[in-house]
Amino acid sequence: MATAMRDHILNVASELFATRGINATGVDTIVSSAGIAKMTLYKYFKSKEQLIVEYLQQHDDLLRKGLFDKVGTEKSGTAQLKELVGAVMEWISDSEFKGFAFINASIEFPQSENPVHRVSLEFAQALRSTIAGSAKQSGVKKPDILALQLSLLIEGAAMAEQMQRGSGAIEHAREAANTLINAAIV
Amino acid sequence: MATAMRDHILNVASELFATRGINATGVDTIVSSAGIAKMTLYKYFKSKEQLIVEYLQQHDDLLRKGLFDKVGTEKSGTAQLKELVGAVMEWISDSEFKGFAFINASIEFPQSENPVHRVSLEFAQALRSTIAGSAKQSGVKKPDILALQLSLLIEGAAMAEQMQRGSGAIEHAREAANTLINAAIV
DNA sequence: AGATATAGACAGACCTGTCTATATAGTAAA
DNA sequence: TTTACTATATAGACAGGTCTGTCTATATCT
Repeated sequence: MATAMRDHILNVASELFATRGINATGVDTIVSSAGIAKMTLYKYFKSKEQLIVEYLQQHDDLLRKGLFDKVGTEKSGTAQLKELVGAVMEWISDSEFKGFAFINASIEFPQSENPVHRVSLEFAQALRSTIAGSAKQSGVKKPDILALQLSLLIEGAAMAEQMQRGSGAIEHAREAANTLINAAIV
Repeated sequence: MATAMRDHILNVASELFATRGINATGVDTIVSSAGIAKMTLYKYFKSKEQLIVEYLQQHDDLLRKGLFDKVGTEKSGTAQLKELVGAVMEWISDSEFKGFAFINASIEFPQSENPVHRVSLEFAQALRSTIAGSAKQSGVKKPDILALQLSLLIEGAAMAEQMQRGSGAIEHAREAANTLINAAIV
C-alpha cells in the first residue's frame, strides 16, 4: 500500500533524526537505511524540509498519545495535573527517549523565520497549552504561570536526561513540580 | 600581537556559532567574516573542532565572570543562592543571549562519545556544581538535589527564551526558583 | 499494459583541510 | 638612512568528500 511505504520512510527518517541529529542525517543515509531508492523518497516527500516537519508532527502525535493514555480525566483538584507531569516524566525516562524533537529542531534551526523553527515553536507551545488546560481544571491560583513553570522543569529535565542518561533529573524534577503545584493552590 | 589575532578569530567564530549554529557555520564563513586568510585560522587552531571547544570554554568564562561580578559572597542563609539564580536569569535576559553554548553544542553533537558533546557536558556540570556550592552554604536540607532542580529551571528558561524572545519565562522561572528554595529550608 | 520501485549517474553547491606563491610588516646590520 | 632578513598574513587553487534534488533507464508486480 502507498501509505505503508510513506510511513516506513518517515519512521526510518525519524529514528535517524532523533539519534544522529537532523542536519547530520543526509537524505542518502535515510534512503539506504530504509532500503529504498532516492526517487521513492522524493515521490512521497517533496523535500527534506517537509520530512522534518512531518517528523515533528509525528513526535507530537506520539507524545500526546502517550500522555492521554495514562492520564485520567475525572480526577479532582491537582491530582490530574500531577498525573500529567508524571506521565511526561515517564515518557522522558523511556530508554528510547532521545530528547524532545521540537527542542532539538529549534536549536538546529535557530533562525526564527525558518519554517522548521516556527513549527518547532508551535509544538512547544502546544505542550504548554495542554499543561495549562490541566492546570486550569485543577483550580490553582495562576494556571498559565504554573503551566509555564512546569514546562520549564519538564524541558530542563528532558535536556538533562538527553545530555546524560540516568542523570537523576527526572525524579527530582517531578518532586519540584509537585512543590510548585502545592504552592500554587488557592 | 599574536594573541590579538587569535582572539579576533575566536570572537568572530563564537558570534557565528551562537547565531547560526555550529554545524551551519563553515570555516569559509568564519574566515571571510573575520577578514582573514584561511591559513591564518589554521595556524592558530588546528581544526574546527578545537575552535568549537575553545568557543565553549570562552562561553563558560564569560558566564562565570558575569555571575561572580554580581553575586556577593558574604550574604547569609539563602540570600546568596537567590542572588545567584537571579544573576543567571539576568544573563539570560540580555538581548545578546543566544542560548547556553553547552546546551546547543550537546544537541548539535548528540553522540556521547563525541569530544564536543563531552566538553559540553562538563560545562553543564560545572554550572550545576557552582549552584550546588552556593546551595551548600545556604544551609538548605538537600543542597545537591535543590541545585539540580534549580539548574533544570535555569536551562528550561534559557531554552524558552532562545526559542522565543520575551516569552516571560525568565521572571516566572525566578519565582519558581524562590519557591523551591524556600521549600528546601530546614 | 500500467503503475511503482529500483540502481546509479549527475549537477551544482558546500564542507574541511592543505598547498603554493605573493605581499607586507618589523627588525637588525651596514 | 638604507639595505637585508625574517616572520606573518595574504589570495586562491586544490583534493576528496558530502550535501540536496533531478534525471534516465531498468526491473518488478498486479
